[in-house]
Amino acid sequence: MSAVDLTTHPGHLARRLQQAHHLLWTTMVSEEITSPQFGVLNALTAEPGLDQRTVGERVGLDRSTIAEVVSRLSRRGLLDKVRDPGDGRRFLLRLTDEGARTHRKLTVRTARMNQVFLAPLSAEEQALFLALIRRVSDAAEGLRAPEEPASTGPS
Amino acid sequence: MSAVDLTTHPGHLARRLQQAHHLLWTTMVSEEITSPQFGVLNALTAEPGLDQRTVGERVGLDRSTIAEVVSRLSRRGLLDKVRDPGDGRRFLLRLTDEGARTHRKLTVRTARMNQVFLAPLSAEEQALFLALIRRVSDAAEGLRAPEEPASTGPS
DNA sequence: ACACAATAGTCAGTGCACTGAGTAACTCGG
DNA sequence: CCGAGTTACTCAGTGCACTGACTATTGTGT
Repeated sequence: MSAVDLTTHPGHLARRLQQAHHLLWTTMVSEEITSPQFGVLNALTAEPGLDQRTVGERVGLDRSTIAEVVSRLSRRGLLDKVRDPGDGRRFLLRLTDEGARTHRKLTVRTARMNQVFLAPLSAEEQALFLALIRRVSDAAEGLRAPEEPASTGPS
Repeated sequence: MSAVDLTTHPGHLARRLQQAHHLLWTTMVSEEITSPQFGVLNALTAEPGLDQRTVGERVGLDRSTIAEVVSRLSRRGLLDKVRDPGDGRRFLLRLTDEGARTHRKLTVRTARMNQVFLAPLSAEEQALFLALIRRVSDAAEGLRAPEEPASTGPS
C-alpha cells in the first residue's frame, strides 16, 4: 500500500508531456529531423559559425549529446564542421544551403504544430503555461552551479 | 536570419523541464533508481501482480521500454516476473521485499524533491502548473487513437 | 476443429541524455 | 620557455523512448 499518485509528480508529467510532443512532432513536422536537431539548425541560423559547445549551450544539450546531434546533421549534409583556425580545440559550425532550406521549411511546420499542441489552452493559459515551465526549469538549472559569487567575505 | 525563439516552443521547454528534473532527481532521490523505475515500483505497490503491459500503461511506457525497465529492476532483485498460468502470453510482476522497501524509502525523498522542484511557484501556481501539463498531455495523447466509435453509420 | 485475427512480449535499429575518463590545444604564472 | 591548469572535444558505458518486424499464445467465427 501507500502508493503515490504520479499525476501530482511534475517529473512524471514532464516526461508524459515530452512523449506527447514527440508524437505530434513526428506526425506534423518531420520524421527525419528531430526537435533537438531543429534547435541546432535554428541556433546556427541565428548565429552562423558558432562553435559546437556554444551551440549546445543555446539549445540545452551537453557536450556529448551535441556531438552526436551535430554528427548526424553533418552526415546528412545539413551543416559543415571545420576546425577554428584561431583555436585548434574548437569546431565551427555553419549551415549548408540545404540546412538553411530545411530550417525554413520546418519553421512553418513547427509553428502549426505548436498551435495544435497548445490548442487545449486559452491564449492567456498558453502564455502562463510557458512562463511557469521556464520559471521551474530556470530555477532548477540555477541549483546546478553553486553560484560562488565574487566573494565579499574574508581572506 | 529568421531564426525562432525556442523559449516560446513548448517542446523545447518540456525537454528542458525534464533535464532539470533529472538533475534534481539524481542529486536528491537516487543515482541507482530512475524516475521511470520508481513509477514501476509505485504501480506494483498499488496493484501487485499486474502484467507487464498494464504496468507500462499505468506509468506511461510503451511495450519496448517497459520491457527494459522491468528487466533492470528484476536483475537488481526488486521485482519478480512469472508467467501468468492462466494466459501464457502474459508476465505477472510483483515486488520483492527489497523492492517494497526501496519504494518506501524513495517515496519520502521524491516528496521532498517535488517540493524543491516546485518551490519557485506559489501553491496556486503549482496546482495550475500540474493541471495545465495534464491537459496538454492528455489532449495530445487523445490525438493518437482516432477513436473510431462503434460506428452508427452505414455498413 | 481450423483458419484468422488480436494480444503480450522480444529483438534490432535509431536517437536523446548523462557521467566519467581520456586527449589535444590553449592560457597563464613564474 | 615550460609546467600546471583550463577548455573543447571524443569515447565508452548506461538508460529512456519510439518504430517496425517477428514469435508465441489466446480468442473468435464458421
